[in-house]
Amino acid sequence: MSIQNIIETKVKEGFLALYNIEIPTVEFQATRKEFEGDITVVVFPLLRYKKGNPVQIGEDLGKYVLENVPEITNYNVLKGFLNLVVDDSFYTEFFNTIYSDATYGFISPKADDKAMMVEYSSPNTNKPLHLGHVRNNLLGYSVAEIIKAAGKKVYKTQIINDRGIHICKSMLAWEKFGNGETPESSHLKGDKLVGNYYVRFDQEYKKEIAQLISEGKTEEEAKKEAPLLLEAQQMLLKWEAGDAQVVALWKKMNAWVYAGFDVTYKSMGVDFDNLYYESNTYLLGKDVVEQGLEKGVFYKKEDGSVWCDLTEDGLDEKIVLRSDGTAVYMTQDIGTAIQRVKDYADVGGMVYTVGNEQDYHFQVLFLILKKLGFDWAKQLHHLSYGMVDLPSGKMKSREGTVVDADDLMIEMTATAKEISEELGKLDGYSNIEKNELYQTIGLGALKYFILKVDPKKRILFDPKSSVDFQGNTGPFIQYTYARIQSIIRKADFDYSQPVTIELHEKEKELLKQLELYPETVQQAAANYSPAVIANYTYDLVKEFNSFYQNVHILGEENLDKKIFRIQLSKKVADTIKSAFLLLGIKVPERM
RNA sequence: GGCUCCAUAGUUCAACUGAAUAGAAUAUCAGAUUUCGGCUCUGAGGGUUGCAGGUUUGAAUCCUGCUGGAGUCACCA
Repeated sequence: MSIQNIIETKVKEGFLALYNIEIPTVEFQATRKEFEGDITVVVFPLLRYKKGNPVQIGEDLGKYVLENVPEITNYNVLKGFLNLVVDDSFYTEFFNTIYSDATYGFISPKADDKAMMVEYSSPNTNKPLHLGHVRNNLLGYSVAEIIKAAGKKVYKTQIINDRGIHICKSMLAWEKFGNGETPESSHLKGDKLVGNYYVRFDQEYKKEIAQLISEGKTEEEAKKEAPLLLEAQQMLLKWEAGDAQVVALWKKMNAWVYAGFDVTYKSMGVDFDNLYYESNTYLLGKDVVEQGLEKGVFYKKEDGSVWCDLTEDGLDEKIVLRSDGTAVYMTQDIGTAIQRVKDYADVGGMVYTVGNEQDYHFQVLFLILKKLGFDWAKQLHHLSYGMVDLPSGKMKSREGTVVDADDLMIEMTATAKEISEELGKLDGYSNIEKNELYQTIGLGALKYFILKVDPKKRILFDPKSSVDFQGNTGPFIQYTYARIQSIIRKADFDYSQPVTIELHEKEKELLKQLELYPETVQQAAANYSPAVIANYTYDLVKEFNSFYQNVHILGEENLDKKIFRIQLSKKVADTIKSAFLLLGIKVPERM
């Protein structure tokens, strides 16, 4: 039981004993460093239940807690803050219980608990992944890991946007201008190759438009009548009709793209439990629309289109089926959600990692699913995140102003290499090991840079100044981890037995920080925020560095203290590793 | 125009969801270290939390109105 829980119980008890009043909760905060004490009860909120002088109430409670909680050795009251001093023995005992707990901070799911499905990435198959996808992937992966650690079973999934006119564009361009080029013949990653033809289509299309305009057409006419576009539309019709040749081409080019994506996902370190393809799901949802009509959730207009009236909920009317009976984006998403619950019966909720430009779409989707009466519809969350901007402005793939995901990772790795070589701590490492390390550091910098920011906020990414490796960064934290490992390697004696010592001030601070880990994981999960984990880890590392600067570890003469400091360092390292895994960041043994 | 989100040291980010003097990093300046990894540590300067009201014992946080930025309001996805 945490010290906070113990005190909370006693404060409630004390309040009842002193004033004969029951209070539902007690508010805590860590005691500020300039005051004496370890944990602070905020008295102000209690004034709601018992009018009076906060200082007096604080004194009364302090006295009660001191007398009734053996772990508390002293207290003081400042304004409305009751600062309590916790005895060293509580912290050393606490440490001994967590020291060899490999899953400290994590909760395992119970057998009958509902699972969460986390969707992320969900790319188009006509262009390579870029910086925006990087943020999406890192967020989605990390939130999935965090939810898992907080005690829920998780399925990671994505929906691949593999159909539609935009796919036909790159197919058509390849057919017309490709001369049979393949990833093998061009030595290009498949997604890059296909992406090139998507760009090529746009170029040729623009030429045709210019030609038509010079022949006297208006711009609008030209855009609609350009032969390339007509051909692409024709191709889509053929695809939908199942034309063997078109489908074969589609399969071939998509396979190239998937092979390319796999490489990118692998170097990014993300994975999926299951994939959904839009070509399989775009027809789903129609039956549901029928049922919705019967239930009166939807209604039909004269032209045959089907709508959902959300004006009572402060939203607009939303179309769910076209007048020609075909499905729209919304229909598909309704269908896919239901399909997922069918596929995984234990799913009790979903998280959609999608950019904030789709806030409205998900608001509507969730509302419709609720109206349709699915009980899991209450547990849907749109993990909405801000765009990643460049100093030059927005990224636009057709204009070539994107930061490519592969290029970015290569660049980060190269920077990590430069810096590591200067440090020269890698004697005895093979080239393979070195390259692995550079990747660990480079990606660590990138991931931490992106994940430490609140998902809602926009990120300005300057590729020139790249990402810092000092200060509040991934490599700074990795460095601390590696340094602890170095100490542990040098401690060549048995330090496994628990010891009881009088704590140094810095040791106590570190223990307090360690004690916060489990609730930090819970908080991160509740807020779908890897940033909470990132900030916690940084605070832990700063606390350790301060400890490291102030005391000797291996040089300590008292054997018990020396043992304790090694154990403490090890536990800090374990916790760094554990927290960084939640962010999808690896930690190196040396760097 | 309606709705949604954002605005905090020069810059990049925090602030436990309403609490003590709004904290870190970075950059600048000044220091520490015969020591376990000098990518470490200590200190200084730097703020009217976009503006104006309101609620509250207490507001960066909640409410109202402005200003600025972004997004969205498709029988596109």
